[in-house]
Amino acid sequence: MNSDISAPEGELPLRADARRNRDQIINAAKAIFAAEGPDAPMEEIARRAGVGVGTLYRRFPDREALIRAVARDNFTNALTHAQAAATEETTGWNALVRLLKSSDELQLSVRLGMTSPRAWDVVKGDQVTQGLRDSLLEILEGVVGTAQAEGSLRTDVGAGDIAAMYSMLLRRPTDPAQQRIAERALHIMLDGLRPHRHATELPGRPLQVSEVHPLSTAPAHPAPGT
Amino acid sequence: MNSDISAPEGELPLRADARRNRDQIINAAKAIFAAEGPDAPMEEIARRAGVGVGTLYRRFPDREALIRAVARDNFTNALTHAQAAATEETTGWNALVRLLKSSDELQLSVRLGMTSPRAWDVVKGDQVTQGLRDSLLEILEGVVGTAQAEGSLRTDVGAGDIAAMYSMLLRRPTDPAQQRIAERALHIMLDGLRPHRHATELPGRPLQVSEVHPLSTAPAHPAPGT
Amino acid sequence: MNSDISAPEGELPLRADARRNRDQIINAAKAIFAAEGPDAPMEEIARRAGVGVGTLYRRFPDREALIRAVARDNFTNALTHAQAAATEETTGWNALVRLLKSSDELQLSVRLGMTSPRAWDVVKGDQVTQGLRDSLLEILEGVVGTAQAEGSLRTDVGAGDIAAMYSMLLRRPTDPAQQRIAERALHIMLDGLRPHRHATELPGRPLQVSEVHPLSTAPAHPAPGT
Amino acid sequence: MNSDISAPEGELPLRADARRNRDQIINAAKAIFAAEGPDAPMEEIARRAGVGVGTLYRRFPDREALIRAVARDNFTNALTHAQAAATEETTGWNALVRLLKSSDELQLSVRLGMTSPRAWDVVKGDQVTQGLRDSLLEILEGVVGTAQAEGSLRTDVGAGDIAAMYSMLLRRPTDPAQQRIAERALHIMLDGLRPHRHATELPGRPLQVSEVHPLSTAPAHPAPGT
DNA sequence: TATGAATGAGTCTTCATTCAT
DNA sequence: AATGAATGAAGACTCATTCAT
Repeated sequence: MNSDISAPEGELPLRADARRNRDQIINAAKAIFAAEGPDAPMEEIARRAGVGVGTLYRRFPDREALIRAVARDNFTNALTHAQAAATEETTGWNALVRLLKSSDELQLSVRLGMTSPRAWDVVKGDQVTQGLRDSLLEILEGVVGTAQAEGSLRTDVGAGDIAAMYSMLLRRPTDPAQQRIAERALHIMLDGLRPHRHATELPGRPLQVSEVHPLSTAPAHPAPGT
Repeated sequence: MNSDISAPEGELPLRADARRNRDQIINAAKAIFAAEGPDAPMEEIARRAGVGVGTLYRRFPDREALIRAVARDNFTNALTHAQAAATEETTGWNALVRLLKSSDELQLSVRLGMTSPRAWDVVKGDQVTQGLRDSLLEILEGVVGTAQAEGSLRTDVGAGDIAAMYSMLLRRPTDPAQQRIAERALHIMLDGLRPHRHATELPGRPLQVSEVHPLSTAPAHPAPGT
Repeated sequence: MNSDISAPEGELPLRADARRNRDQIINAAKAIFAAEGPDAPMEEIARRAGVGVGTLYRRFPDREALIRAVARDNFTNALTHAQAAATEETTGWNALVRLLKSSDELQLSVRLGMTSPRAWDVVKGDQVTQGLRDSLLEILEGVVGTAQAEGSLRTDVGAGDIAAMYSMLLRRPTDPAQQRIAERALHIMLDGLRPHRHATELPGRPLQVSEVHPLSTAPAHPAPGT
Repeated sequence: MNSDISAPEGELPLRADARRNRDQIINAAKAIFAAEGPDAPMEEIARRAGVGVGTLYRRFPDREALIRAVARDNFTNALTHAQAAATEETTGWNALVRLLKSSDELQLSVRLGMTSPRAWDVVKGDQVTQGLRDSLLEILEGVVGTAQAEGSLRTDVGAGDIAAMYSMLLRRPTDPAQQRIAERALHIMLDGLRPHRHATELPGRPLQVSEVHPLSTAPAHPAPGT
């Protein structure tokens, strides 16, 4: 899961055991961030990873670095999945559906970003993550184009719409009962995306990817003075 | 905003100034929770409310009490809006649309609940909030029934579906640019809800309100051992 | 119990209701000091006394004043008892025994003094309490003299010995001068343990270890409702 | 003083410096608890021990843990002394005298327990301390038996009597069952005051009232810098 | 290099005391 | 005069980060 794509750029590859440590730490961080949010105690993460805090700090100089690493790892995995979907599915619509349904990895990242304004700021400021995001959106754009060319996707929406909607779905629960509920909602949305239904004139113009902010959503950040 | 509905029930009414302070504190908490999450420093909240920390603590014995109070206040307002929608709109569909579009108050509450596992637990454990939620869902159920009777809402969905979907929309951004994006997504969803489109067979049975968990969503709570 | 001897000197006598308030406060303070020590929250004392904190503070400008008042009240009562003992008992020995046995009031005061160095400093610095103490010791001196004249009390001890021993019922001092005093008292007690003295039939049966509670003593834990 | 007997049982031995710190903290706590009671600021204790608060809290998760540790340490030392007394003294009576005279360590513990209801509860609830107490009482029982067999100790008292009396050197209980125990001890002490017993030459001269400090005792008030 | 001990700044919370009603 | 609300300083405790072992 924690492929070398997310390794510190420009660094020589880690020794096998160091690599193992690094991966354990990232996995521990994923689990604990998901459970407690990105402000969870560093020591708890270290404990779960089976290393001392010192080791954690050797690998990730501070919390931000760790958050960044988790985000990169997640986005990398999401990208891998997206590529597979675009490549393997026979129709654009199927690729789109698979994309929307399967990106658990991305889900965690976005949830992470959402969870705390602090984490959000960290991720927002990371070039590498932004690059991964861009690749992801590029793939999405391709899929959307294909689906529309096929006639399977209404043409009054853009990839940005899909990304925005997707980000709204991200708070997808992990417990199975809720999963089923969410699945239905997704179907409804998908139905809404099918062509031929003009009951409503969508407001505004089709959104382009470029019109959607980083990660396709913005966390609640009203100026503190509001 | 902070109507007396959310006042401590059964307690003697607060002195005028105390009441004013209480309201200011809740408003400050709303703003700061939204901006920084429910772990924001108490002192910052007090400062924004224009009172000393001591005053804050006299009114709300601890952070949980404050979170609870904010949640109650928000739900109370959401309920008020919902009642107005159900009463004033002429068609069930219009009431439904208004409900889904306008509940900013509820949005904050759910965002609050989502934001941190801790806050979620607090809200989940509060009977009063649960009661408010139930009333809200009851109203929703009525509106859904009316809309379906009118033929304006597909009959293969239930109020629970709507609640679930709604909760997915909750991460509605506050900044205006994002607002417009979200608006489109909402339209798409609404389209998806219109009758006559059977392109997709929805999985499972129509969800009833009772099948949807508290607040219609579950926060990320994977077993710590995952 | 809270006789006017302990009233603020030089003040005009309080109005009846104010007097009642004052007494209630002192009694509440006694109970709570005994249960929680002299650092108990002022508000708790006020609540127990059935008044607001404001009232408490009107009567006793700060905690020290309250401690002082309690100490005076206790010493006053002890003095009353001592006078009664000296007057009513037919022999010096009996008076002495009664004195040592009955001074519960004094015990509270001393316990109070012991309980926290802070309280001790307060009491030590109070002239009125010192005066009461002196009167008490004077009475003790008289009783001791009488008992010795009777031949019922060994003549190689003085009233100071008795006082010291009495105080040892409470705690052993750390400073060397006091140590020597305590040593004498200990010798006397040891004498009391030597065989062949059956002047007194000990009440009850010999105690076994198992009959003695944890740490051989029980802390002041009167039910909070006392 | 802080022998490893009082080290956290079952834990891996502390690193040398950690061990040193631990001991320093306990010693500082002893001194400061004695001087200010068990509610003294943790930071003051840390400062006196020459460590940061963080270190104190790493070693003792909260105040209760520290109180417990001090109590255990004191009881352990008391036990050591008692064992030495029982072993090294040639007569039971001498052992008893030495026991009663030398248990300064125990005194602190009991004073600690007495001082604040809170501390008392902590100590009472600690199994380890209770175990140490039991060993202590067992030794006392042996010594008492020996002394009685020698004919040097009246046979109508038990080890429980001695323990009770000893504890009375500290404070008189309020509950009626304990009262009766105390009564016996008081009788014994009174016996010790009866004339005609010259077994012991009292040290020093008869004390006059003027030689006894305010309230006949002084609280532990070593200069904070001691 | 890995570990876990030490530090101290940051927060929460309590409570004595003051003051408006 | 009585009440209870407001204040803020004091102290407990947590945890990110640094550093000795």
